[in-house]
Amino acid sequence: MPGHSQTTLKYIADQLGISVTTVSRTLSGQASRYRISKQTESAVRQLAKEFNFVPNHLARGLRLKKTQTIGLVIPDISNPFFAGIAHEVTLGTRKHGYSIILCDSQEDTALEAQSIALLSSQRVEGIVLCPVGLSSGHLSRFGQHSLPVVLVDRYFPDIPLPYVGADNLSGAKDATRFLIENGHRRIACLQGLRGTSPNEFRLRGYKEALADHQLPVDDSLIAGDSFGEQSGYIETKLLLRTRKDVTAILAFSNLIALGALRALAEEKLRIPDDISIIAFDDQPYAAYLGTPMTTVAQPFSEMGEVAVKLLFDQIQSPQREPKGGILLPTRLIVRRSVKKLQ
Amino acid sequence: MPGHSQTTLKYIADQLGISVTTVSRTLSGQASRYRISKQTESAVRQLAKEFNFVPNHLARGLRLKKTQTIGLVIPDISNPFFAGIAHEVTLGTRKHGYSIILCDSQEDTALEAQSIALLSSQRVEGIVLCPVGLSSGHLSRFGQHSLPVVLVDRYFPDIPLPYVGADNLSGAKDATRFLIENGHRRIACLQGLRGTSPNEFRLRGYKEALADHQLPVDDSLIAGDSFGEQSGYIETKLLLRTRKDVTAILAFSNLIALGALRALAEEKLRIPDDISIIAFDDQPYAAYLGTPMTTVAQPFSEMGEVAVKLLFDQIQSPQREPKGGILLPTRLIVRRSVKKLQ
DNA sequence: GTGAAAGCGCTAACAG
DNA sequence: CTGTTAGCGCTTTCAC
Repeated sequence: MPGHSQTTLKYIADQLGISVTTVSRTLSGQASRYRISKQTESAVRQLAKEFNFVPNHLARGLRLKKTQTIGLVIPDISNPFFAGIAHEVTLGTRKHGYSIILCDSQEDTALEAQSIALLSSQRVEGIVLCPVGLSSGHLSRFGQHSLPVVLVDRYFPDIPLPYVGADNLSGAKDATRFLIENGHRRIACLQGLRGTSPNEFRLRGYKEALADHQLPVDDSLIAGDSFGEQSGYIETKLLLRTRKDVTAILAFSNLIALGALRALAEEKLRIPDDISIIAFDDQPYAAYLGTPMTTVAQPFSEMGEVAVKLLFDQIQSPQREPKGGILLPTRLIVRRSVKKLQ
Repeated sequence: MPGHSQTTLKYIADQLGISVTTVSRTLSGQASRYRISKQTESAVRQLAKEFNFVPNHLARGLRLKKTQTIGLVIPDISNPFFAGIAHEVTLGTRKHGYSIILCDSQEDTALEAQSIALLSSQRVEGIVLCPVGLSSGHLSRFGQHSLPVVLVDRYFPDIPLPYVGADNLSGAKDATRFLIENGHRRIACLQGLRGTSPNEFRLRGYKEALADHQLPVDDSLIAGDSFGEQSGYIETKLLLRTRKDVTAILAFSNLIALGALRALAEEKLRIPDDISIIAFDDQPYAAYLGTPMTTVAQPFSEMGEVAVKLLFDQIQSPQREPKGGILLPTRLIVRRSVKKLQ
């Protein structure tokens, strides 16, 4: 039972006194095509099984210039939103018979660039990239006849690459409108990482909804600069000091909302009696929070699915012009975290 | 700017009219060792940068018999517990300069076996495996002088492989004791996948705590057979019909607890007034649930960290006997989901 | 200071 | 029905 130093075609061939070619052909299912004798075939198969032969992917990839592997770059795999996408991408990819090399960029553009270089050196056939989203210089390499890529969640208007994400603009607009229709006027907006496309579109949706109802945009109600929990916590604390008059919060991520919840609890403010809140990203637990949370659900499974499709479209038909961006609709899930004001 | 079909050493060598050897030596930082002239060196470097040279990992791996890659096999990456482990493993691995090939086994032993074969063919240098845990036949290949592996979370008593997990026995015992000390006598136990080591140890902890207090084990209070949410929901529903007298629930995972929460809400049962609950796996949101949840926290970051250490110990010193199992302590986080009975 | 040659394990074109 | 040969891109031994 050979373990680490593995059996090779040559070894089997030598044992049987035949050529590697024949062994290769037999084991890659081309026995009938080359009319290899039943006798030879079964002998080869038996020996292969006996010695637990596993073809060397490296040698194969080197020869074929096909690795059957794609890369997946994610800012933070422990974030349930990205984990959901990763899950779907993993399943879809396996259906195509491909493997995944996973890189965690830790929301760091430099690490992201390094990850891409690494994947490129591994000769992956394509990359599903959830970019940090702040700069795009290192993405210019993904040109026309280059490594297939599809951007997920965040993208760059200046670089036209295949993309799938949620319709953040209308998602934020729907949520804000819902708050306004419930009588809210002073709505705080807890942003995520500024300059990233989801954040900017959500911000635009928020502002457009206000404008639609002839409400002014008050910059002192807009705070935050990260999708993380800490940011939600701190910004809520701060906000509560400076603007005691806010009646509602729109949080741009589930993590931000969790941070806000912590701050609100510390300040002994009740939801929705003292303050209303809507959060981006629906999660299983959202329904069982102290006050069940009204959320903007992003279709992350579908996003992962579409990402895989867009990527393999490119891998399988490299000549064809890759498709542009796809925006999937969000869904406002109304629970009890928004109070109807008189 | 060559994209998919990449620059090679030979290409650079030809451009400069020198040998591949020299280019290789320069680019792998051995210039001084071979006393390559400053002139040649800078010419090579410049051209490499200009043509965006990235060494071919496959060729390198084939030649060196080192791929600088490990495998990570996870039952479900969208489960926050496993996502947390994956996150830590990803970071630790990168620190060693290694990449990760991710496989999602979907809690399916056959897929797990297939994943391991795939990783083996990719010539990974080691595997971090969170096994499904029901059977271990396909793991026998990980013998003495074979592919390094470390089992995480679940393991097999009959196969002595390096392992890191939580001390599930005392975790469950602590939780059960806490319930008993708060006056609970009829404590339901919502199990996860039976036959897996975490489940069996938790069950044992539950039973031992009962025994310690001269309480009988009532089999009709033990239900469930999956770590998923559905199971928690259904079993709770069922339990509520047959055993109206239970005063507390011990859920063997965060997902099971979520399902139980759903069932309890439907039955209009309040926590902890009508029924108490403790769940395995602490999560950020646990503190903000309708009733903040008392949980048994598993140190998943530490588990990932230790897994990486145990694996690279083996990779770096293959001759040394690998370490056995490491059990990390759990922590009971008391919140408000347990009522003190008179 | 530099190069020629061999070989990692595999596949495919060509040859019988 | 089977084999010979060449080569994927890289590192390394040996040679000068």
